Amino acid sequence: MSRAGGAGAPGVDPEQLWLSSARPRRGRKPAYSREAITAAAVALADAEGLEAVTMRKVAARVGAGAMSLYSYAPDKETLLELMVDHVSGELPTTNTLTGDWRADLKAIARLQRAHMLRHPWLPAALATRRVPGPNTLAFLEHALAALRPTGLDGAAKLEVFAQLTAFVAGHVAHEIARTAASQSPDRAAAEARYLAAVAADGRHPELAEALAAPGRPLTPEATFTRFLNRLIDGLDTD
Amino acid sequence: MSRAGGAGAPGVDPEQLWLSSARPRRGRKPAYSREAITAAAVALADAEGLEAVTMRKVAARVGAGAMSLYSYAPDKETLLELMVDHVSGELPTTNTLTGDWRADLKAIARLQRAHMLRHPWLPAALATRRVPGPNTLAFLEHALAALRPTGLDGAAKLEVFAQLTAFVAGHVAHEIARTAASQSPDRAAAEARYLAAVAADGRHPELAEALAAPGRPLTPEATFTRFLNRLIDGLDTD
DNA sequence: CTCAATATCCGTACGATGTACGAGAATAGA
DNA sequence: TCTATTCTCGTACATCGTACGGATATTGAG
Repeated sequence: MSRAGGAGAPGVDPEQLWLSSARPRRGRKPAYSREAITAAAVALADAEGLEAVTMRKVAARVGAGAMSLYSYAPDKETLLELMVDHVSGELPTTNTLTGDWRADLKAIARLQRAHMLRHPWLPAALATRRVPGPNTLAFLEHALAALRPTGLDGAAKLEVFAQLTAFVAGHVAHEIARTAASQSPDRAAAEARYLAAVAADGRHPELAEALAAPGRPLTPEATFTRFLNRLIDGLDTD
Repeated sequence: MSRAGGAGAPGVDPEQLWLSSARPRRGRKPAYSREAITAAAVALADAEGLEAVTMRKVAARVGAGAMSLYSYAPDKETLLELMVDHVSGELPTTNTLTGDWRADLKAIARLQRAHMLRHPWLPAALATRRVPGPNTLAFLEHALAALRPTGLDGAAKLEVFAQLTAFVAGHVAHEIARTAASQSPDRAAAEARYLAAVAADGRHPELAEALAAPGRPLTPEATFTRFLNRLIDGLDTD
């Protein structure tokens, strides 16, 4: 809990952060909790986006002074780690495996996508590497269990999961950006005019053709499914 | 060039940004150039990371006052767009297609990976949606040409390219994070001890096994190749 | 009970950031 | 020369993360 004993230069010692639990027996009792502060930060990010998560605003949400947060997390970066692990607690970790590892893996990816759409700040927060917290590790354990029938070795299983998560995050990030863009009609119209102008300049024949063709709408859901299936069906077990 | 005529609320009008070229015939001559400022920002990001790119530092690099930058880009967000498009100019756009679209697509992805490793801030900068500038569009045109033999319709070709780029960005982001983590021995050791402790708690048997198994080292290069091949070989042309 | 030790709470303050504002300087047509 | 236009950039402000340290609460020691 205390600020004393901070770790080295970059980031925070994961052992200090995730494995220390004993309440100090001396000193004032905490008025808040890491849980409550993290939840407030998550609620703020859900409602107003990641850039709205400032120490002052989070503190205001829990009714604390800004500097009080530093008794619960050594810095803002760490608060972000706490947030990521906090929402990872929403993911299921048991009793959902069928034994068909491809189907299980696809289900896991779908859950991750839904999860990230529910917390649109997650892809951005995952972009910088983080030390997995307990909830993240529980989910990882679940994913590794799903991969057990593949017979892949440990490192390969971890790789598959990392790549799958990166793929989902990348997809959802694009999906969110595209949705946001189309919600601003002026922006969307301006961009369409711009692209039309480029396509008309004669030096982008392929682009012109691609934009001109009608084609079916291509929902994000369908695109996600298609690429996910490609990725997973292509996985070998040797 | 002028600040006058700023666009709507979010982002910048792409037509204003990319399609206006005529120098105003009245008024003081510009002492710098958008090119030079963008190049300075890129150099700064390459050398010290994206978070080192501040208006003041970029301005200092070109020998200008901080506020002078606002004659060349309406805000910092736009400067980031300029940076992304600037480095996209390094990508080849002609005479590299063999007609074997799978091979061409793999080559394009490899170029993107090398490009992003050369500019490690790129994956993060691409995470938020941007309007493609001329260099980006030239590269897109190249990728669409590579996809021509597939016979896919326009929207599908654009989707494939977007997904491929997202995949590469996700992979490289992880690759960079992993490299950075292993460059700080204290951090790496602390994380290893933490994971070992978790694996030893009995509630993470799959993780324990995955960490215990030796397995070959798995270079990022090899992992990238493997997943890239899966993704592209799985693409259908119908 | 008293008191020292310890931990939390948080007001104040500092440096850094993005950028609004506007005064001054430079340029080109009238 | 005058005036309209454009670029330059010092100053200023709101906001950010967070260092510092005094006030406050809690507990074990004497």
